[in-house]
Amino acid sequence: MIKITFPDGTIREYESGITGLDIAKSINERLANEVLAVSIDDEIIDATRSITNDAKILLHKWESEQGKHAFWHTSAHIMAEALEAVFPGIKLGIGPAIENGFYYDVDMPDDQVLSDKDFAKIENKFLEIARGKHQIIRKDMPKNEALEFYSQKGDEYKVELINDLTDGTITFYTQNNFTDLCRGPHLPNTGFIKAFKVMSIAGAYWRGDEKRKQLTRIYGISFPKKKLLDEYLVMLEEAKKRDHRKIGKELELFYFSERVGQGLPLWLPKGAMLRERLENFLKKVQKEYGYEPVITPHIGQKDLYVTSGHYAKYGADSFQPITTPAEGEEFLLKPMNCPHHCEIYKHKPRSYKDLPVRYAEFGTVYRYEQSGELHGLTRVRGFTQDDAHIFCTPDQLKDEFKKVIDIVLYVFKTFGFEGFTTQISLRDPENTEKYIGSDENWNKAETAIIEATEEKGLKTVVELGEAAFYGPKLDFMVKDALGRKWQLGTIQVDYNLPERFELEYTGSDNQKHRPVMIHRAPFGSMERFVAVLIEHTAGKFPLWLTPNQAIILTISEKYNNFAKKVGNKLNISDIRSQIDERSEKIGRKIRDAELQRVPFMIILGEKEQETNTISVRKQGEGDLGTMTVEEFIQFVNKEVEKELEK
RNA sequence: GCCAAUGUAGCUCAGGGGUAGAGCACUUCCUUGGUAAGGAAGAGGUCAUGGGUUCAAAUCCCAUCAUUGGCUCCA
Repeated sequence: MIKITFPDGTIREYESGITGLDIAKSINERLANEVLAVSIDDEIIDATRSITNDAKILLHKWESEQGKHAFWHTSAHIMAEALEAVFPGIKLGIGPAIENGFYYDVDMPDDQVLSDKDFAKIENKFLEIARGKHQIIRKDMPKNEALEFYSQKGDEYKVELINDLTDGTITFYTQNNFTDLCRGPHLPNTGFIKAFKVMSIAGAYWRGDEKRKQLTRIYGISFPKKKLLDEYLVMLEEAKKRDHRKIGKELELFYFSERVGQGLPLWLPKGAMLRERLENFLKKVQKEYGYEPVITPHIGQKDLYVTSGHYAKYGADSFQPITTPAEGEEFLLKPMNCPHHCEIYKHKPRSYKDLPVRYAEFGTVYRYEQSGELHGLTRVRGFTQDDAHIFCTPDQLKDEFKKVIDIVLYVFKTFGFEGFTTQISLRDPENTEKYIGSDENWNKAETAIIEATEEKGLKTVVELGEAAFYGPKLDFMVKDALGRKWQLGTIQVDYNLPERFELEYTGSDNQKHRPVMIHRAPFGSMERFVAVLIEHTAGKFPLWLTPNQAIILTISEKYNNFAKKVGNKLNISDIRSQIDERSEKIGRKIRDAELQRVPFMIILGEKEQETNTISVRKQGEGDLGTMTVEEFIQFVNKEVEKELEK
């Protein structure tokens, strides 16, 4: 007999060799039908595997991450079987579960191409296999037998995978007519899967290596109930409604013109107003924190970037130099503001008493992004960073870093970004030649970041090998409506540019010293920040930020003059408003204003004119009743104040 | 850059080898109304661009450009 400990602490005794599934059955039959996998002493295994020792058990159902993982992993195998059936001769790569579903990378036979027209065939075959309720059987095989199996099958990708495995025995899982190399765990049988859909196809390089063959990646998702699939699809539709590209169009915020060029956003008046307000917001915060504005040109001599090291690192993959017609001098569109700011630092001798120096600029930079990577406002070729560079002594580094964290956190709080994650990017210790600068400086910088985040109580994920080539960094990431992660705020320590630009200050010892630099951008870029903000708010911007805070809707044209008077009063009090003077019915005007997401609608008719009041309606909520213009102005000002509270 | 799909009016989209369609938006006129679409008429497109096949191409084929979803990349 063995002792099994349940999560609630109860202990039960079972025969040795019992399976997780049987244990579930011993509790009740229904539970047994829902158990997808089990954890035994924190190791996740098939529910059908025998347990022979005393252990802690955790039963994974659909509701748990691990349960979903097993569910989707098994689904990937079934999809592979379906693909083999629909496309004989197909070769399989890998097929893991992912955050939302799973994918399988395959090499299509001969010159066959997989397209969305094949989705239905794959789905039907998949469901046929699933409905067969085939047992899923685990089997160990010695490495040489495994190699033999796949060599015979002609699947060179699997052969390569097995060759890279260090274990002597390889595990396989079989269901119906399909066997796949896999560590597991898997569901007891295929019948758990009731709904399946192929989501999309994409090219994917074998093992993520650009130089190797591109396989076809098929993304799919599956569920234990048809209803869950329907709900998932509805959710995707809802997410699409928040897409910043769609809302940007609807609200006339920005636009891309083919003639201007891809990845080069044009800000329309309303978008420009919004952006201007964002900039002013940050300028005000930065002023409090002792930043000084600077302005630098959009191009600089190529030599500037040779000095900074950017040219050697990125020159070939960037917009190429522009040259002067007579002398042939080469200039680069600036991909970063920092070299310019370094030159500003250098324009006069510095004393330790001057530090820290904090130069801020909304600097527009241009980077050649690969065409396939461009995406709305989140990934563009010309964008404006809310950039600043802090030059300080090594002793000041940690404090300065912490102050920057404060700014980023204030910004995020103001915009209601709660679901952000923070990542510390450090060097890849195995591959140090990718980075410029000495080991000693890198270690100092990495320590400063880690300590500053700890002291600020940030929960961070540390990623090795994700650092910029010039220094480690702390990034703040936010997810967009479709679940894609984007980096917004960034704080980067740099010991290298001061070295390359020979930046100096005179210390109290009257000796020359090298300052440390911090690059930072709380928004990241205006473009990306606005994009994420649109998706976060679904276009319903905070009152202080939104292009029009109020729109005045007249019941009929007779009240247009009264409307102008009200509009003037709002204008004098810096409340941004517009008048809808069209000869439309009030219902229509309200509808249009609602769709434009104008926070307040002011309705003016006979009643209001006679009593010199206004009727206020709130977007998304409805009628707030009557008040005087003065009351409304006060109300709006109070709301704005609340929003900007620290 | 690579793989796949898409490109028809300002927007959303239907159609499809034989003279280009809808709804919304726009213009004009009627209507002057009370909290999410009042009515009528009109105007608007070399069907992304360039080649090819064909008596005939928006439609079929090829290339290019752009967009979308991924991959790789991301100072």
